[in-house]
Amino acid sequence: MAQEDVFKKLIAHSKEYGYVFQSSEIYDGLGAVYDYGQNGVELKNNIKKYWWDSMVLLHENVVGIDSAIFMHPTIWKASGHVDAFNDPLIDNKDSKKRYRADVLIEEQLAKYEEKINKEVAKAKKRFGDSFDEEQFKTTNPRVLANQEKWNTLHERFSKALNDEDLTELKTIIEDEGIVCPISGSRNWTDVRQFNLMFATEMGSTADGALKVFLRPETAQGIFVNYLNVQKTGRMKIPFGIAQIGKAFRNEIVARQFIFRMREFEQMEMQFFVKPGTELDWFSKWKETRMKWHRALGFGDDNYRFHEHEKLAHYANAAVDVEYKFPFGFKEVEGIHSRTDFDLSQHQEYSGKKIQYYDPEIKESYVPYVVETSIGVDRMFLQVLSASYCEEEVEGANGKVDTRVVLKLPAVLAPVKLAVMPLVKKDGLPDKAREIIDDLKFDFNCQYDEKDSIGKRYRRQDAVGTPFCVTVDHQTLEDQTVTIRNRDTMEQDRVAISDLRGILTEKISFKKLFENLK
RNA sequence: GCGAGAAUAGCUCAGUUGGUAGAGCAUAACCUUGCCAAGGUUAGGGUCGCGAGUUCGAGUCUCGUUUCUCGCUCCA
Repeated sequence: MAQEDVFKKLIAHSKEYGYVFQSSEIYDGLGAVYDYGQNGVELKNNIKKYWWDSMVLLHENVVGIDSAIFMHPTIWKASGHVDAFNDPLIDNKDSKKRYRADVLIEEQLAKYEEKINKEVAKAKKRFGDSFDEEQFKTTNPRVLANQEKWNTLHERFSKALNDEDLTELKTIIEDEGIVCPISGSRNWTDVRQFNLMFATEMGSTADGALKVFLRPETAQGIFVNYLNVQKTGRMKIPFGIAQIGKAFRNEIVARQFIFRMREFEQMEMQFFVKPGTELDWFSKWKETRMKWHRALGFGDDNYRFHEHEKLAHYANAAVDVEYKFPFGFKEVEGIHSRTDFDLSQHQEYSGKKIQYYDPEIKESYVPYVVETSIGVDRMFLQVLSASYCEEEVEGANGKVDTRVVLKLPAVLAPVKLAVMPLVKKDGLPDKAREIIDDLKFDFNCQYDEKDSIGKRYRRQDAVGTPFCVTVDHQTLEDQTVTIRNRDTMEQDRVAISDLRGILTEKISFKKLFENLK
């Protein structure tokens, strides 16, 4: 089966079994926005718990916060998000090259200036010392014509920029007959403002509302709370702050199912260290994070590091953890050494001293930061990709049959246990309900009595339920049931009273965490 | 953003030269069976993605649009 087919099947499976739905589907959907269904939300919550507990519970020097999505607009100036993503862009349809519309128009202005300068230079050469440049410029018809063009264009351009009128920018480019330097054509797309951040207004619009942004990353919420947490938590460097939360990016191109969405969730941990030690911590977190991924048992070879050669302006080291998706190795998590860029920027913009007094060296400094940043949705897709299996099995009638099974790690599975009566009579359903009532506060249980038992097992396989307990006539006599393993399809007969212990042993984060050591 | 393809029931799909919307699976009820899907009977579910146009008549032809997929592009 081709890899792309696996991906298509995965998308269909996600919908069919209540994992992921397209947002606003009955209204034709909303681009690159998805909703999580009844099983999806459970899996997602379990992934978040795995991350949160591994960060906050396993490290005594890591604490969590939950910062608001709205933040003071200046934060995004300090972080560089406002300036870096505010250009009006236009594409040439023939060369497929993208240009900044304002730059194209500025170049056109420069052309007019150049023409004027050429005329002046020519006249200077001709008239020598007696040349009066001012007089020449105000009387020469060719200069005047170009100056007039320049003035008109400059005025239109300035007004369009001030009004943020993108349509006018395109009209200017068309009116001026500006061509693409590569294709030489005038076949332009509309001008678009490439602004990464979603904006909205806070407060009444009547008396000048504040323009606020939906955060494009959760990291800044940690940086601006650095002082609060460090002081109130009496944190000593090195220490980390973890956060799980939604972030929003107005991507021009957002595709590949939930791999790149406009509204997504991040799990980030910013680790504050003494300057000069950041690269040691960087490699330590690199290994720690890789172990976390591999502990799920999806095969060590399916993960790799991808070192960044071109670093962002704030970073002095960066690496991605990549997983082998059906559409190739793709980034799941990023680990970055962000230096003191963010905290220094906030120190400058806020005017507040953001430093740490280190009693060991008796000096104050702005801490350096090592960040681990993972997309919940990407992780979700990674887990689903890794779990989706189609197996050939021999049916009761001897025919070979395909079994679709989600081999989710038991701790992550949305439903842990299905309890079903072998037949829906003779008091077996009551007994099954009794077992569920006893276990439902500890494990997400499901009851099913519809269709043949084999069919019910297959249904649970497709959802990824790791265990099925079946109540039969023997149960009524000796208080035992069969427990079926999703992956091996093998059954054991066990006492009802032992169920809780067996399940706890098999479905425990603790066991997973032991692999992290 | 550019290019290509797709969209009919929850899912997978059929639908003839344009002539009143179909199947299998799934779902629900009842009967039957009972340890690895696909026994019987019955029922519910679709203005064929949306909007125009051509036509006496459009699921079918044309245009636009939305969404998804793939390739390129982009991606602190």
